[in-house]
Amino acid sequence: MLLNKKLSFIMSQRVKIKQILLSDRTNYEVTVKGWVRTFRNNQFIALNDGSTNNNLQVVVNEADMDPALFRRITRGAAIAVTGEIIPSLGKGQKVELKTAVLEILGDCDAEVYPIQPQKQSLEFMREIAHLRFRTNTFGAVFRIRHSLAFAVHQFFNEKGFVYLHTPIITASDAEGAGEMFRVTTLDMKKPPLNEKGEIDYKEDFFGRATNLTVSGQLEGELGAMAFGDIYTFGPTFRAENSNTARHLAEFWMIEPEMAFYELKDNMDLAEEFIKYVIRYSLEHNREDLDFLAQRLLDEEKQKPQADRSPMGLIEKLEFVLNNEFMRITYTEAIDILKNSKPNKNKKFQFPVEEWGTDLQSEHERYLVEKHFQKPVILTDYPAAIKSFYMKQNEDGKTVRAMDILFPGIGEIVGGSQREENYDKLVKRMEELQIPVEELYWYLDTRRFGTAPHAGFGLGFERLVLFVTGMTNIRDVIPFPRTPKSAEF
RNA sequence: UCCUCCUUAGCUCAGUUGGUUAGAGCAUCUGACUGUUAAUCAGAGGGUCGUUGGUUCAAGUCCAACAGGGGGAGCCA
Repeated sequence: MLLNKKLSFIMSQRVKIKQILLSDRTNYEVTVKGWVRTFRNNQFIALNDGSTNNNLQVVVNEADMDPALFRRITRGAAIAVTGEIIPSLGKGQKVELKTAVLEILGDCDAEVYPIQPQKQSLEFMREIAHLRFRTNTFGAVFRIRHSLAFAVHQFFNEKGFVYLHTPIITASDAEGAGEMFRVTTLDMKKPPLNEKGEIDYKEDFFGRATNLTVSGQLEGELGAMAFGDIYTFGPTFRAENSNTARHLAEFWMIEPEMAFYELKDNMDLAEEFIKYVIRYSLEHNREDLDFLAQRLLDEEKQKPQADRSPMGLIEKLEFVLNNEFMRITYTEAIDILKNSKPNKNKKFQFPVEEWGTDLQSEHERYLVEKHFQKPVILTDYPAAIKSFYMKQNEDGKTVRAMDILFPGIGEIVGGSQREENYDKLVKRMEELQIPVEELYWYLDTRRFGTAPHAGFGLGFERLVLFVTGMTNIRDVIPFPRTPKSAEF
């Protein structure tokens, strides 16, 4: 495997390509390991090791090499190269690696390797999700996803929040947040039955029916009533038959819960939080963001002028940072929509007529993308269209809910101040036929030292969508789970 | 789940009013070149036109069902 006799090079430290490209240093020996992106002119290897979207140009001299080894330098192959970093003799890069020793770590049959140096569709990439990390686009997306996740923890840590791990498997199916996935070890062919002929979950692993969590909020509230401020950040499961570019059956959600917070504090925190993580990404993922911005720009060129977005990706992120989110109540939103041009001209599929109905996607989009042209926080929704745990307003009609709506994404945050009054909460649960006895542990927070508190849930993938400028949520989670699809 | 569109080579796509042997670019292979930047040049191989059934003298092209995928809607984060 050795190219020549300079054995001392073998001992060189492996260095990540990002580090080499960041530095102006030259004339030193390194070992790099990565995957061949392209091999040009039988001479130039574009090597990528995942540390950055940029490739290191590795220069090989065919004459110096064993022909059998040379032929194994193919697109996709894993290689280790030792040599000297020198100022590049060609244009297009500052430095390059002059090969002394090259080793094939893993061959790649280029004939069947599906990733090619040309434009390939995102739909096709989803079918090869196990390999798509090796492309520029997905490399950028998932490095940004990592940064955002890190920034989430850093933000809450700086604020003194406790990261609370709420359970993945839950026994309550009373949260009303959607269809749940059943968790069981019972024999599906012949499950044990009780006297009534129903499946006897007493025989099941936990001695009761259990499901995958749809939200950590209720448990989160228990933590908030001890630590003051907590957050969760974990997987969440919804068995809804949702087939959209914004829904997943398995997704990651961030749910802070704060004691002694009222609705306004809740909104302030959510806005500060979103801006913090976006700023973090702008500061730490500039190369990847620039790549995605360029990609988006190229894509926009295919579209007719009218459909093109007025802002580039970076501009859009900076715009969000530099402007306050618009805060209006549901009632104000209805007024705006009622008097809006599309409503008067009957352009809405669902005309806005009366107070009390839920807003449709087209209405939310109008408010965010046309009327205000910035993120909007909608508050004080009718109680009838919101969850049982939200704090009831004095008007007897509305609750202290808040949803944050983002352009192109829709609802990115849903939250509320919680009803801390035991009697009001129980009354509301009874009205909605939520089993009060089953949730005794939740109600105990209202019996023992209850306090005003609030919180929200932020869909992590929707945040990643916004920051990366991608448009399908399946492209911002490594292995998407959607109805009829759980490959890899 | 509903509406709508799509499915042709490994990938990205052409394929006319149904009519001989289904095309291109890239990728792959062979050769050339050797400071290239999605390298270039020459040549070669590569297709059950998503599946099944139907209409027709004749179907990639028309019809139906099914499968997979895209976009939109609902549910929501």
